[in-house]
Amino acid sequence: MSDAQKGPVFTEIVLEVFKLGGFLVSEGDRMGSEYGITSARWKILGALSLAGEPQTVPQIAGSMGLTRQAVQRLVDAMQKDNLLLFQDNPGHKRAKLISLSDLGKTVYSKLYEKQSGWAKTCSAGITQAELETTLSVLERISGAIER
Amino acid sequence: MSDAQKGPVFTEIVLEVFKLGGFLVSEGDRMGSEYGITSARWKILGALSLAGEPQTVPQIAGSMGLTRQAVQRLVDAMQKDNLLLFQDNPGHKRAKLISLSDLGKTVYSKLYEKQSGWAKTCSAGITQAELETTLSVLERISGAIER
DNA sequence: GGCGAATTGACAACATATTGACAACCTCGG
DNA sequence: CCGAGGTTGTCAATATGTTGTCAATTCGCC
Repeated sequence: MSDAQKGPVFTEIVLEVFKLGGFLVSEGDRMGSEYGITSARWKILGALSLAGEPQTVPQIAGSMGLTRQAVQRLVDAMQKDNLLLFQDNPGHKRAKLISLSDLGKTVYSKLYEKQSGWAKTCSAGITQAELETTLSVLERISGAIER
Repeated sequence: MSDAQKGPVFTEIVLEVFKLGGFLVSEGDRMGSEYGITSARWKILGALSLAGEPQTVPQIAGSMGLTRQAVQRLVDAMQKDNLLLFQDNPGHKRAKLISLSDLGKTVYSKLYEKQSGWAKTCSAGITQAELETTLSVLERISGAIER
């Protein structure tokens, strides 16, 4: 199999990632609208939930592939909406630790249930193996770029 | 294989698509900066090149998964920068036909060469079959959302 | 031919994300 | 202990994309 054939497929994947990203943002906004949540805010809730412990803004940014400035703005707005809690960081005067408030936890778990049903619908007709290959390939491409 | 296991993998794919999308935009901006081109403008050049014939704004938007308003803004700016040509549409007084100018064609072909080498590096260690599976899965997910 | 529905361009308001710059803070080596 | 360099929060400018609205145009059906 010649490497020359991989270029065009790779280009198509890039275009499809852009397209699908747009669709997913729209879909996430739609699902979250019931709780006053946008896709971007959902990402923050998810990052905090996955981490399992309070995180700083740069930590969240790193795990999500965003800049710290982008995360900071979201986090500030979400604290005002009582979705997040800021705690003083004993080891660092400026870098506050951020965690989910009770409201944030409640909203996230309700979104998680809603998203599970949607995920099942979207992945109908796609095998587990295909999904795992896709995830692996996307991760390897991300890793190769590694900005 | 239970469907219940597909949900978590699907969620990870969604997060990875967001992350990779951000990386690809950055990388595209970086590669295009030499020619004064951003990722968004590259997408427009690519859509016109792939179509092979002049397109209207809504046609470009449909093929790229963007809204016509987003495409309109880019196209207007790119015409001012002499990357695109507007032609009167014989069949429609308002919807002008848009095509690549000579400058647009030159820039796109240079970007294509640059991107080819980059694609080869990024896809090192990934088989053709894996890439094709990934593209197929992403397309099926896009199709399932089909906003 | 004509009328209602859909398409299209234009404009506005907003959310998201980037880069750049600066000052405050922290860490670590000398 | 202290200063250089990296980290963090903040602010600003810009780019990209969304939704919503309006008027002009086109299309399809009668």
